[in-house]
Amino acid sequence: MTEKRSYHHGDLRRALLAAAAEAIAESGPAALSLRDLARRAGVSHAAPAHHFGDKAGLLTALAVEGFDRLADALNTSRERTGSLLESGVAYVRFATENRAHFEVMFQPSLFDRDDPEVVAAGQRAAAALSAGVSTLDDPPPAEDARETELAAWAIVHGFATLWLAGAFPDPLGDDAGEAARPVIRRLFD
Amino acid sequence: MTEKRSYHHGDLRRALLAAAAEAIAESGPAALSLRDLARRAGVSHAAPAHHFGDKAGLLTALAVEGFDRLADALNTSRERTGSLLESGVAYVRFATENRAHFEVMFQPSLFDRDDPEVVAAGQRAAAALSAGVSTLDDPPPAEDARETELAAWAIVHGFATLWLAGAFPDPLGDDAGEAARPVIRRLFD
DNA sequence: TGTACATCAGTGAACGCGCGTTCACTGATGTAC
DNA sequence: TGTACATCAGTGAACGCGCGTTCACTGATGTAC
Repeated sequence: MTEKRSYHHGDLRRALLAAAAEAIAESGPAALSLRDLARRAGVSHAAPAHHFGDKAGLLTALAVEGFDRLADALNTSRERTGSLLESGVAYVRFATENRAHFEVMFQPSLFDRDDPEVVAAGQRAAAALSAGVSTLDDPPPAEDARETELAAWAIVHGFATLWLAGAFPDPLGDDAGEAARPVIRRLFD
Repeated sequence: MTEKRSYHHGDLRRALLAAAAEAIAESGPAALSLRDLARRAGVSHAAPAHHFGDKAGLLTALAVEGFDRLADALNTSRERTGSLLESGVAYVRFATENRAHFEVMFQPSLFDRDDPEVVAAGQRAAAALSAGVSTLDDPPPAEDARETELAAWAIVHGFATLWLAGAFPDPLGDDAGEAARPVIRRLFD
């Protein structure tokens, strides 16, 4: 990591986002400071403002990245397995492997939820979720599809949140996705 | 509210906890400052330290209060209805009606999770949750009880969290508990 | 190929702010005799 | 009933800290001619 740094960083925007994810994973989104990010990225404390304006701007960018990644994870899982159960496992896995993004995405007071990019990425993720329900062997009648969808979303979101909070008693193993599978399966029996 | 204030507040501890719940509901637990609480309670900025030491001490007390209330809500619901579904509704209702407590309880980095009172209150709440599963008409065999319990916990916790985050598209109504009932029911069909 | 100029990314000093913490203090309350 | 004293709750001034924001600046890069 002793690579030569010219006056221009070259990829400061990306570096700041990565530093932000790291800092948030350590101390939560609210403790984030632009000065700390500048320090982590090795630039002057005023540099982040050039790219993001303020903290909300930075977290907005992080939320966009998060919704994009979630949509990708859900779509990939569905295409590969055609199983809503496995999409649920992918959701839990996304949350634990992208903890910082996940925390920001579901605390909309932290960022600008009306930002066009956020709206678009959020819709992609929501569509990926809905698409999963139609893959059920025994798809619910149209008027129940919504509740089935909410139930599926709630159970995986709840599992992920409780896991991240450390709320489960110890011996559930290291892999949140695997631990979630038998639990999610309860919903589809 | 123009009641005469003597030099001694009289019930400052309780007043500070109430002010904390209010402030957290407005801006989240991380933005909480002891000086702000003192202002809200109408005392000098150094007064809160007398009762709680520091912010973690205050949030520990809030977590204890939260777990106690949750255990009470779950037990009351079970005694009255004998229905796990209704206990789930009570869980969601607790979360939305005690938003600040709920947020703190499931962010254990904010308080001292080894505090004896926290441990005791947390165990009361966990026991109330477990007891609910045994009320099912068709209780699962012992080796599956755990997964059923986790599934029930996850679905109500997830629903509550998503509701509080404002993640659901608009038209789910005003009452989180009522909105949750048909969704939770999916788990028990 | 060379020069001039515009644009952009990042710098560093300065500022004001709210915070937590400390500490000597003061007013109120309770208890011993 | 009265006095003395201990204890406790809350005060207010002082401090140092990290933060966000502003602003004139400088180094690097790209483009026009």
